[in-house]
Amino acid sequence: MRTVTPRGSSLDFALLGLLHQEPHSGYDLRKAFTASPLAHFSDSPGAIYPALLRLRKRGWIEPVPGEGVSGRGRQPFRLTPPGRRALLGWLRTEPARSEVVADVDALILRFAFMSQALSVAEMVRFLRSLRAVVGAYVVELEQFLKTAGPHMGLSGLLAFESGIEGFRGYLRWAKRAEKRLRTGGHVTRRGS
Amino acid sequence: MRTVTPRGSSLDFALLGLLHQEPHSGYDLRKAFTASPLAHFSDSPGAIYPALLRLRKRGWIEPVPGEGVSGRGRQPFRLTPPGRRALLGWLRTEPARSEVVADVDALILRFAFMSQALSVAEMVRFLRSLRAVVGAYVVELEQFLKTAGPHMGLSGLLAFESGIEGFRGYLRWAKRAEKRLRTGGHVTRRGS
DNA sequence: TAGTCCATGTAAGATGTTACATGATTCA
DNA sequence: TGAATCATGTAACATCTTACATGGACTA
Repeated sequence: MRTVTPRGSSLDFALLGLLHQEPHSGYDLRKAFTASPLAHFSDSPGAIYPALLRLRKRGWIEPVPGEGVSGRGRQPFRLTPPGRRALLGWLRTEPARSEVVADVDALILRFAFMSQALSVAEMVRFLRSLRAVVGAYVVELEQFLKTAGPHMGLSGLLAFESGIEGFRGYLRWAKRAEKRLRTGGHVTRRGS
Repeated sequence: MRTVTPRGSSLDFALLGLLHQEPHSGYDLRKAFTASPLAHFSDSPGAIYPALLRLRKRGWIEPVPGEGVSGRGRQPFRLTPPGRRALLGWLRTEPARSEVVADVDALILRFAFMSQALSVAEMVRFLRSLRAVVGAYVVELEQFLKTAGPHMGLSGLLAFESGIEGFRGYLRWAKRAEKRLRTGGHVTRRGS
């Protein structure tokens, strides 16, 4: 048997995250995606409406009763209790090396929705874990550079450096973010 | 009619790029992906072998005659002239806003393979174009932050800032990369 | 009431994932 | 010669893209 428990794509959880704030219709969600960096996770109707259907079938969202059902207009959805649990479970998932390699953006997306549902302590734990796993990957990359660098073309080398610096950027960001969380969100002075 | 001309995925072009350097078997390619940041574009056999099949059907690659065909062992592939043209066409594609939003990594991948095939002038043109389109997107993001920022939770705000800074990082990188290209790859002193 | 936009969806195809299958090669 | 591992692949499924379909609501 090859039954795969549906774990949800980034798009699924981006939708869940928005619906956790308040009910939205598919159209609203789509507009919200288009107008924000969430567009990164796709904003085409051919992705969003099927995703909403999936979430309904999983029992994670439901139409808001009494609203819009009349014609065929806006149909707002809201999270169900299982949907909330699924979102929570996702938010509490430890960052893994595989995610860092394949899809850092999904990790940042996860963090983005955390203040809706998690404690500051949990968010800090996430950031520390993120720093650990990203830091380890940066070390890997530096070692790779040492052995493979001399054989790379100039543009390859430069592209590789772009990658490493991107990850170093996440490390710096996570450090600052942790500080901001602890000061309650106020920007504190720091050396440049 | 809905005939879609196959344009190739990032994985396709990553494979083409490697094969452009020298012939490799699928197994070699897979190992190369696993051991390098190219793993970002997937390194599973279930992605790589079907991709190689696609490239063969498109006439972009072909088995190296007389090598490995004997048993069922390693089967090295090399680029065909149309394959080379496809790679060139991809390398010369202008960076577009949609790519910046959906998949910057593909843009960096493109740059990574450029010194194999393009002139320094063309690479510089690419970097300038990249800076223009990324710069414009950063402006967009800054404006979005102004209107949406006050309504965002703290972690959402921080995540957003991570995104913006990532793009600013690409701007700085592109500037430095251009300089390196012009000095022939040597690192030059710069203010920090 | 005709036209436009609103809002939701579907169809076909491409690509990726996970997990398994299979025959050759190598070497203990 | 048996076990590992090399090397290539396939099957089932999930998800996304592009393009089109559809019906209601609003407005000139």
